[in-house]
Amino acid sequence: MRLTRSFLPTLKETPAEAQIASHRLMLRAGLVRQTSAGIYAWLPLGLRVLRNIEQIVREEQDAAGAQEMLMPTLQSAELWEKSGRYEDYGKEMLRIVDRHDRRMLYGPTNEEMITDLLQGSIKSYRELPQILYHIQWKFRDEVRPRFGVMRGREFLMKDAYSFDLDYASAVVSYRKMMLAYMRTFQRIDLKAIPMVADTGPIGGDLSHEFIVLASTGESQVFYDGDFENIDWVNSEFDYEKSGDLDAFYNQMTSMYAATEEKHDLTAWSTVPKERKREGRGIEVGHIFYFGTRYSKAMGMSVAGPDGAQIIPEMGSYGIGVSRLVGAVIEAKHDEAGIIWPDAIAPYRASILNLKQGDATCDTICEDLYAKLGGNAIYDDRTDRAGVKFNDADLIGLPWQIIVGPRGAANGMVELKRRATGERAEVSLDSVLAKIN
RNA sequence: CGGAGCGUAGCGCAGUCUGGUAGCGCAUCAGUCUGGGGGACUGAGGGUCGUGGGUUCGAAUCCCGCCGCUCCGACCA
Repeated sequence: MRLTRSFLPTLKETPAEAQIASHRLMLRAGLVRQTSAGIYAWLPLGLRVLRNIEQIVREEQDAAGAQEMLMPTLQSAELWEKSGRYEDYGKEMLRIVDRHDRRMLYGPTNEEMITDLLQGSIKSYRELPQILYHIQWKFRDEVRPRFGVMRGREFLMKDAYSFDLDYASAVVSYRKMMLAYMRTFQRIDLKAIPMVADTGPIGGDLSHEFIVLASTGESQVFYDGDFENIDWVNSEFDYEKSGDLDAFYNQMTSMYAATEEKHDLTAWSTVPKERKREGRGIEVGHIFYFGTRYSKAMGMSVAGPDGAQIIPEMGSYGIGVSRLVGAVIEAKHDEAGIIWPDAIAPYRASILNLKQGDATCDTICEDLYAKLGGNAIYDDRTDRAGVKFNDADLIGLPWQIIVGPRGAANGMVELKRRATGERAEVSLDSVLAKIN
């Protein structure tokens, strides 16, 4: 992407409404613009990050055996009346009336819909278990939206739903999702810790929320630092081996982790001092087992081997995809701007032409840009070097290739790593080798 | 939902108390000089002062209604 032809509106000054780092930086780096309270337009650069995160979530869901589908944003009120939540959900639910006076709503979640869908098509115990998910926009009419995309009203969420024949099988699905979550967050370079949670308006009795430490978090959290040292992505756990899932789950639950409400001082005191982690936490994911609550309400049952009807045991599993963009920035930024993890960065590198119009600099930059394919932002503006350095730091791509007349004369450029600030004079070939 | 505040150029703000027909910085456009961490100079463009009504010779300014946005608290993926 050439900056002179791109819509990447960076801001030197911070808009007055942005209170926290991630919100401030998302506006300044041209990732999003607010269009109404708690509702954001994703600009080209922000969308690329959102898509990258979405893709990691998708790959890990698929790896765990979940199947992707896509349900609508608009739902019929009737569906929710069956479960009783049409009344219970209250003002958080955005209710809409269509031209025929039919009561609709903009979905805040999809338990009713998915259950109703499967109810019509799954009739035998042989067709279970199933785990289905979709990545779709949701709307919750928060009384007080704030913190940019971290607590917007409209948000992109991955929600998965499991259907099993019995409790033991439902627990297996639950553990698969938990493992998928640990892998997902690690790939996004976040330390998200599962904590036993209250089940909230969805109901149920087995529930964990995944929390990332950040000063703007909504609640105080406590956990064992050992969580941070486990490599889930390269671990040996196999989703299809129940022994592996048991071992995984035992490992998870053997380490201390709790939100304020569930904090147990006695158990906390057994954690060695150097491993204690404490601070505010942002919830980035939540998993629930809630038994037959929705299957029963929506009239879903399957024939068992003996002909008797079985009401499936369900669970649901959410990840706040758009919220993660904010959460990552909260965790990865400095005074100058964002520091994107490699896995979700919108591009790999910025190419800074420090002297646009200088034949050597231009040639080198064009050459690098062509060879990096669609993986770089080329700052081909005629602005001064300082402007380019500041914008590059703000946007926060992992690498900066600095092309100035000094080095260019010798065929050398400077390569800077955004995260560490390290710079080195290198040849063109080695730049490409390093970045591609 | 309780409490508070703000709406003036793309962004950040002054002007409102004490009414006289809109200003500053940054950004934008043209040009010149510059050229390794938001450069300098010259010139230019851009505003129904959120909106509707009222008071007044005259309203960004005073009064009333409405809308939008934000902050604190309760709530919350």
